[in-house]
Amino acid sequence: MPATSLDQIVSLCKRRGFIFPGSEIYGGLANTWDYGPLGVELKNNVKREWWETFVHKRPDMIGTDAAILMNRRVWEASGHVTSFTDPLIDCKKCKARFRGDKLLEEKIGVEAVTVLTLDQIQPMMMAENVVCPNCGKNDWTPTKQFNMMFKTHQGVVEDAAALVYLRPETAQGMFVNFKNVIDTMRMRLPFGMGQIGKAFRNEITPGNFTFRTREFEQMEIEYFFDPSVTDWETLFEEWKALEWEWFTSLGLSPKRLRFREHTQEELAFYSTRTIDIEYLFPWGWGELSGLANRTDYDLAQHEQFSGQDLKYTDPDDPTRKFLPHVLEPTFGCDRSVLTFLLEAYTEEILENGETRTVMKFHPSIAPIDIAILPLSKKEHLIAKAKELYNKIVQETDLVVDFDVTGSIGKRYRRQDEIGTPKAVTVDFGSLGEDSAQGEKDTVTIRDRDTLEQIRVPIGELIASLER
RNA sequence: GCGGGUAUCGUACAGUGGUAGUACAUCAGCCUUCCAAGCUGAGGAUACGGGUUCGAUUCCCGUUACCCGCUCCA
Repeated sequence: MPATSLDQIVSLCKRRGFIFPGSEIYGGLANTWDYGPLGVELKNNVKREWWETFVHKRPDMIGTDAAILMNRRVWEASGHVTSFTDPLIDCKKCKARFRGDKLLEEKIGVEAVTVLTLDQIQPMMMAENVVCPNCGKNDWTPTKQFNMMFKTHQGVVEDAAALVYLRPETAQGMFVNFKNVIDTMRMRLPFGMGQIGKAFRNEITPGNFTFRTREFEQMEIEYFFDPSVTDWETLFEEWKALEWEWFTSLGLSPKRLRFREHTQEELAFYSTRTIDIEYLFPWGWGELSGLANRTDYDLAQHEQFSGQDLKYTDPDDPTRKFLPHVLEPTFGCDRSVLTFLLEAYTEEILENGETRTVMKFHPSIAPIDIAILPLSKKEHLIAKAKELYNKIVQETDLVVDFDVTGSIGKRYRRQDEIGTPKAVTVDFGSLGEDSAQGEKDTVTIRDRDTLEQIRVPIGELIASLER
């Protein structure tokens, strides 16, 4: 049974060093969260698994890592500068907030609203007697422009010319490098570009821990294909299945996953079909990943705005030049980490009636791979365990913890709570001092989930510790 | 951004207009031969700023953060 309330996870994350509130000693900063020592291991593991699955293990995929700051015209081409901007207006009477343009559209029509500037919307609403849908009054504040993109200035002088945006999505970094990639990497369609990176959006309502934050990390793919050769609907089904499989292979239960098809009305202007994978969070279903058919919209826009030829030349027919279409599978990185935390959280009642909290992470994403525990605080036991610790650290790339504090039982529970899959105990048998515990140079491996203990020779230990 | 609520060690809770307690957790020592044992000790909190007051953690104001609801959502 996974965590049933967010508080359980937030509390454990802070208590055990997974995730801390951002800038905490200054009273915090709204909706920012810092990954702590264990959190960063977990998140890096998630990113590594994603990269391996979708980039390294696929000959048709390559990676990129574009800059967060991009030429302002990128966002004009992508449509973010206009479509990310909403004129918001408040009812003075009941304080409800609406999109002024939407309310006015109902009265005077879409065309008439489109030509209005921001300053003209509020006077027009007063003149046309547009009433508040909430309280029925016609008493509006001036409109305020709201843009989801973070603005900053490049260079030392803060003037309009130096305005740059923090990217609101990583996707455009791949589109603008499309030409570079086909020129340098001998890629033939269909092929994809993958990227993991931060994006920034001034969300009106962030919240639910790391689920919606204004700074977040995405793991995105742009998969290019020739629409006259590849049937996009077949490809769409393939990627749908791949996304689902990735989440379930790392431990998410299919019971808490579902697809959600976007309706015609909610489709973004660039997309002909979009489907999300949603996870059943403690507060309800929430988006975890998406898959959109972006057609050739982005490449066409960038071709037009940049004036550059972004066409792909058919290697079998060099006279045929065209803009590839693209499917976009996109994964929320912080959201994925959050689901893995929620899913891993388990409370078990033991035979003695006590409750054990265990983070049942999939072994490939657990922050600590293995704990080395001397049975008790005897110097020669500690020395032997240290020796083993050094050996494992040097000969493998595993993340190893070493703990001598408190009783052995307490240390097992501590490792359970941070989700370490295996604990290795060095005892007097290992030293050859107690044959009842085992032969010399053997150790006990204790399993986090089954609580089973097996005895293995130290020589064979490393081979048995594969992730 | 609006409305309402909340803010005490790491966590969960007490409490008070006059020395801020408890449990668990953490650290040190003793003890301990496999699942949160025990003993001794230590560190650690009234979110921030201002006001009222002889004195404010407590009352008042502001700020910040969090929670619930609304608005919004590539």
